[in-house]
Amino acid sequence: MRLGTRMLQRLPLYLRVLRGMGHEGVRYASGAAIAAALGLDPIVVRKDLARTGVRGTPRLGFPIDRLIPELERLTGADAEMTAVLAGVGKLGSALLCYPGFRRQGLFIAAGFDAAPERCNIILSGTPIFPVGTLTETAQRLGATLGILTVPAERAQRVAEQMVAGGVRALWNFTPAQLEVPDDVLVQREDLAVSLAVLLHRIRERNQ
Amino acid sequence: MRLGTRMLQRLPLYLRVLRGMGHEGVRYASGAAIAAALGLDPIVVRKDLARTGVRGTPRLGFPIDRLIPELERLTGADAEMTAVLAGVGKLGSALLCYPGFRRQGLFIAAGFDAAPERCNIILSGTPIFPVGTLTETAQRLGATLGILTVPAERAQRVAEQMVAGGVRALWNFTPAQLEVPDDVLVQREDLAVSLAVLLHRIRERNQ
DNA sequence: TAGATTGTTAATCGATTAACAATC
DNA sequence: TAGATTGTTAATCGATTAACAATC
Repeated sequence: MRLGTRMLQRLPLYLRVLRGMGHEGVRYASGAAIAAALGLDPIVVRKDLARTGVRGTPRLGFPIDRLIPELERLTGADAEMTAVLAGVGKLGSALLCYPGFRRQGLFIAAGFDAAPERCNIILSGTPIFPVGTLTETAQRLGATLGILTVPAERAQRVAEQMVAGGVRALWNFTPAQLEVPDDVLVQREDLAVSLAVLLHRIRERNQ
Repeated sequence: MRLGTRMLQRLPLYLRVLRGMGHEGVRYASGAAIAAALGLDPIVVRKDLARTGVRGTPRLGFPIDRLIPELERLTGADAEMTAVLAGVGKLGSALLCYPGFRRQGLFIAAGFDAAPERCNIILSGTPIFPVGTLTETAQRLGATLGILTVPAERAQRVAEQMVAGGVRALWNFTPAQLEVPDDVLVQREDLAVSLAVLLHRIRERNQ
């Protein structure tokens, strides 16, 4: 199904709220209740939930136990994706140690670093190897996603090693502009971008 | 000026490219050249640049030395904003040590942590204090932005301490849903959201 | 029955894309 | 002059908001 980006960004939020409600023993959630929990417009929520294909019942809401698996399917959390991560600095190790990714279907099978003292250790269950072995190891592990948390000037080279190792998508946390084959998907995760939006919004409000 | 979110997200990218060109001694940049460097549509770039108010000259392009300060103004990089950061774990210290924020006008004046062994040290030039002193210190420093990199279950309480200390906007890196006064701006920075979009896009391409 | 909530269709809004005249 | 590029207006597209009928 072809989902819009904006809707897609809301789905993990719904999942989080619904899981919370599920743990409290609630069986049905109304669009209005979910919207209130997230500070969203109820109409948006209702429309998004309608698009999942799960039918709600008037006066009751949507069945949580059918909504959760469907949202997991739409966000890709139902199938595991194997990733490798390059650059085990502060940000890289923060990502490696974040337990939430696993629940979303992301399995980081290995980390890589250029510094020998950071290699051949195990960080939060993930083995760290020298970056020279990246291509070979990514291939052996069958990684389809590469996570880039290296310094910007190393990003292009590491991206190429990842692509050579069979990676089909890159999650780029560096500010570098990557040149990769057209069929390799690149998603930028740029804090400078978020910060610019935030700063502008603050200024805007202040007058 | 009222700028759309999408345009606002592109401005820091233009800035980066233009600064690079400037260092190489280039004086004028055409919309097409910037677009090529970023993999964007030239029409989008031209229109965005037109909205900055800087006039380009046909056949030549836009004057870089006038575009850069204007983009800095629009992204808020021309004035300094003082911030405090709570939660000096892996992600928190990654943010504290990231030198790029300073160039964007963000000054993180202090960090806070609940663990005594992480307090009363200086990390990359920023002093770290016990979280108990947050409200008082934020007020003393005149912080207007609070950055949350604490565990999700602590987020609400820390947010309240920040708001009590005069913070007017929160940059929330936790998955917690914050309850704050209406006039406090909250920007979510949720990796689960980005990951869901990425995973969906990968699946979508694979069939 | 009354009322809350879903489901659906239409209207509005904002962003992107297209087309083309103006200009150096 | 010719051609590349800007600047502007119109068309398209997608997302949000509004309105209201259907349903439990």
